[in-house]
Order: sequence, then structure tokens, then C-alpha cells
Amino acid sequence: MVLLTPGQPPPDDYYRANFQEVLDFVSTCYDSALQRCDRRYMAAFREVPVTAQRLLVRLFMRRGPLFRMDKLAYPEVGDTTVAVASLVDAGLLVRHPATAADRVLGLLTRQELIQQFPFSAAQLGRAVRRGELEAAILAANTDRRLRAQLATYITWLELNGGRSLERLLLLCFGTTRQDLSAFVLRDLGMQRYETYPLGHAGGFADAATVDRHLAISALEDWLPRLPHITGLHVALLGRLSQADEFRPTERRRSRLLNELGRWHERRGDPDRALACYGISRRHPARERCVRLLRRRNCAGDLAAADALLEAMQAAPWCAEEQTFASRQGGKGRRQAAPATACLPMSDPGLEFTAGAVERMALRELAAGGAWGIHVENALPLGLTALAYWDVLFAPVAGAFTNLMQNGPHDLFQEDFAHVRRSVIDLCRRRLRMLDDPGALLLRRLEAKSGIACALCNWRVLSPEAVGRIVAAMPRSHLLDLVDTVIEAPYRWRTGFPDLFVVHASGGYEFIEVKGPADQLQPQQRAWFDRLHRLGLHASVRRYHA
DNA sequence: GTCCATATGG
DNA sequence: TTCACACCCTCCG
DNA sequence: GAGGGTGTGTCTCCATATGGACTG
Ligand SMILES: [Mn+2]
Ligand SMILES: [Mn+2]
Repeated sequence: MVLLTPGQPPPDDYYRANFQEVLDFVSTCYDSALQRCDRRYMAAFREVPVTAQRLLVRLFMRRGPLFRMDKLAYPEVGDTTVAVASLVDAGLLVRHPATAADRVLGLLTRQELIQQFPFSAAQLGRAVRRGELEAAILAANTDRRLRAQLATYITWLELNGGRSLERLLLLCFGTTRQDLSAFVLRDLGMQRYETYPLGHAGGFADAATVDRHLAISALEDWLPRLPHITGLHVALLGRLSQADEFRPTERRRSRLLNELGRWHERRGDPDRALACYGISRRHPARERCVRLLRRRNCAGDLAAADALLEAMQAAPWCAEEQTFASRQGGKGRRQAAPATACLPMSDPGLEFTAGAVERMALRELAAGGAWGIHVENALPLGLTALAYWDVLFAPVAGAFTNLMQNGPHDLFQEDFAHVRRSVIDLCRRRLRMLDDPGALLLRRLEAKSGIACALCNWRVLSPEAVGRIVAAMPRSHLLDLVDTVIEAPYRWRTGFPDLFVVHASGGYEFIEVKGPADQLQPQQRAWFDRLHRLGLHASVRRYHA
């Protein structure tokens, strides 16, 4: 059933109904995480006429935070003025809020600015850039005066709900990355979603958890402004200093700390960098600490670095950390170098744009009668999803707490396999009992293709590609590959060789293509090591200048 | 008139 | 808002 | 060549409209 068609107007009540779905979901599943003001907001929304509700939801989907009333025209709303009046009366919209004048000026085009402020424009000449004109206008007038003048030209509006909308959307989707447009994608048929067992236990437990998550998320927007605002880093660190008990929030917090630490490193402030990494709980914080301590080399630094390495080896946060620790600790077992073919480039004038070397390699291989595709990580991840689909969407406490999820919340957490031990084992035994697991994968592909899945890139996982893969890979190779990934999706999510190739002989091979200035990265080494141990065919194809 | 970034909407 | 890589550097055998 | 550091392209769905900056 297709609800929407691109270019065709949706049903009159379409967008409003989407928001209603959000409200229904949140009231049903997350009533305990709502604040009093959120409930008031929802009540106010219910009270206004349907046409006003429709307009408000249209505004939810637009950029904001200010809107020009003369730019609002929706057939399903009817008279915009009437709807706006209802919304203003209900306190859902504010008319002419005392916003900083530069925000209001931003609603006018360059042409309109010249019209409205002919004096400033005349002083700067006809070729004046928009930004300069705006600056001149701001310099010549007080905010108050500017707003008074602009109010005679346009009506501007602002959403008035505090952060209630943000909280409702976060409770609905469980992430700040999705918003109401997810409904549109779903109803266009762009995304389908698996039906999974919803349970709100393990999601946001209370209003405070929601607010902490939003507060941490909001800090992300400040990172790019670090170089321009003095003292910003102090404020950020202050807000990030408290570890969070809610896992998704803690994850973001630590990620931000790592970024802040990198920024300090780059500007040559190892002490502050260490302070950031020191309270982060995510890779690569401890690796950075070891490097920084060794470089700084003040009294006790080397011993501290060694102690840290020992802690990492004793209880690594993830596989990458473990690799780092054993290497730095000098106990790194030297991995056998993967089979490598060194060749001259068939196209010496090649421009090194994205994917160019891989395409060249595919052309050469095709000339030798081989078939191949450039899929990288999408291959092992996608095959694993097809093989272990039921594990991905298995009912696990806290894994599915929101609408339109593309997988369990904990897919990339270290204990993914641990908490699914029995269902993985059961699924593996079933796979191993099949004579032709490839056939199952193809049936799954047919059934599930297009369903949003964090491990699946359906564009590269075509029936042809999967067909070629399962036809060329021996049964045991296929099973060993997916068994590897399902045991540690986070560890094996990156570093897989570039190409899947079926040679003219019928034999398959995974090939990592390397240009003259490229080399195997640690994650790629880890995959080669694993593939080698399992007896899967993989090699490096290196081009020299 | 071209090129580009951004906003919008199905 | 990630992953892979181009391009730069130093160190070392 | 190994290994580290830094910056970049590509991708989030696709088509269309708008506006700003630049060009000859
Ligand atoms: Mn690659
Ligand atoms: Mn490569």
C-alpha cells in the first residue's frame, strides 16, 4: 500500500496524522518520561482546530526557528491567518518574538534588504554582498528599532513549546537523527521497517534521562565553533564531566570528549587533551592517553602509560584497543603478511578520485574473464544479516523501544552476542544443518530486501550479487564468514577487502586494492588475519607507480 | 547566465 | 556523521 | 615500508525551487 507519491499532494490529514502517531506512541509507552509541560503542550495541541494542528505540524517539518507568515500556504490548512491566530491564542506559536534582530533580518532576501534599508544600501553601493549589508544595517540600528520596522513589512512567527517537541520526537524515535520525515520516507515506500517486539523497558526511564540526553546531544553543534569562541572548550568540558548511566547518552558523551581531546591535541595542549581522554569511556581515549603520556614524558608519565596499557590488556573496551595494547606492549604477534600481488597500473594517468583504483582493478580482472564487484563491508555485514535476521530482531530486553528502528539498539555494543547466546547458537545449528545455506540467503533477500537494516545496503546487495556470492563460495566458507560477524558485529563492521571476485576458473577471492600511497589499516589486517585462519581466499592487489 | 548551497516537500 | 583513503611526515634497516 | 597524523570525499531518498556569488 503506497500512501504517498512523489509530486502528488498527500491526503489532507497526512502530516497531522503522522504527528498524532508520535503522540499516541509516546503517551502509551513513555508516559512516565513526560514532564508536566509536555503534557500541557500535548493538551494545547489537542484543543486547537484541526486546520491549526495541520499548520503546526507543517512548521515542525521546516527548518525554523523563525517563519515568515507570508511564506506559509498549505491547501489543507485553508486560511493561514485564521490558523495562526488559533495557534497564537493557544500559546503554540509566538507572533513577533523579541528575537535577536539578525535572525529576523535573515528572513529577508538581499533584494528586500536593499528595499527596506535604502540608506545603508546606498552607502555600500550596488554590488554589496548580502552579509556586509546585513552587518551595516545591524550596526546602524538597535534590535528593538529594527524589529519595529520589520514588523511593518513581514509577520514572523516562532514555535513556542520549550523543548517539548524535541522530547516527544526523541521518545518516539530514540535518536536525534530521525524526525517526522521518517514517516514520509516510509510511506513513499523508500524505507520499510521490520515488525519487532516493542517493549519500553530499557528505553528512557524518566524525564531527567531524556533531558540529559538532549543536553549532551546539543553540545555537538558547538564543536565546529571551538576555534572561534574563546573559553568554549572549558564550558564543554564542564558539561561533559559527569558520566551518564544511560548507555546511549554515555556513548555520545564519551565520543564528544574524544573529539574535544583531539582538538586540544591538534592545537598543542596535551594536558587538556589528557583531561578529556581521562574521563572518556570509549575507544580511542586510552590509546590517545598512552601516546600523549609517552610524548610528554614528564615525571611518572611513562609509568602511567604502562599502567594504562596493562589495564587495557586486562580489560579491553573493544578489539581495536586490545590490538593496540598488545602491539604497544611489545607482545604483538606478528601477523603473516597477506598474499600480495604487486602490479604496475594499467592506466598510469589515473586520477585518484574515490573508487577509481578499485574500478581500474575490476576492469583488469574483467579483461581476464573474472566477474567482480566493489562492496567492502556491505558484503560480510549483509550476508550476516540475511543469515541471522532472526537474531537481529530477536526480542531482547531494551533492544526495541522505539518506532522505525533499523535494528536492535545494542547491535554495536560489545555484549551483543553475549546477551543473545542461546538464540545465536540455535540459529547457527539450523544454518549448519542446511545443505545449501546460500538458498536460504537468497530467499531471505527476496523477503527482506528494502527493509531498513543497519547491516544492509540493499543497493549493493542485489539478487545478482548475492547469487554470485553464494554460488561461488563453498558452504563452509560462507558459514564461517557470517559466524564471525554475528559474534562481534562491532569488531567486524569495518576493514573488509574492497572486491568480491569470481575468477574465470570459478574460484572466488576477496581482494583489497591498494594504490601506490596506501597501505593496510589495522582493521584490514584484522580481517585478513581472520580470513586466513578460516581458510577463506583473500589477497592484496597493490599497484606501484 | 552559470555554479553552488540550502530549503522544501512527496 | 562514518569509513576508507590520499597525502604528508619521520624513522629505520 | 611501517607507522603516525591530517584532511577529504561520500553518504544519509530524490526532484525542484530559491537565492547568493560570481562572470564576461
Ligand atoms: Mn576500500
Ligand atoms: Mn582499498
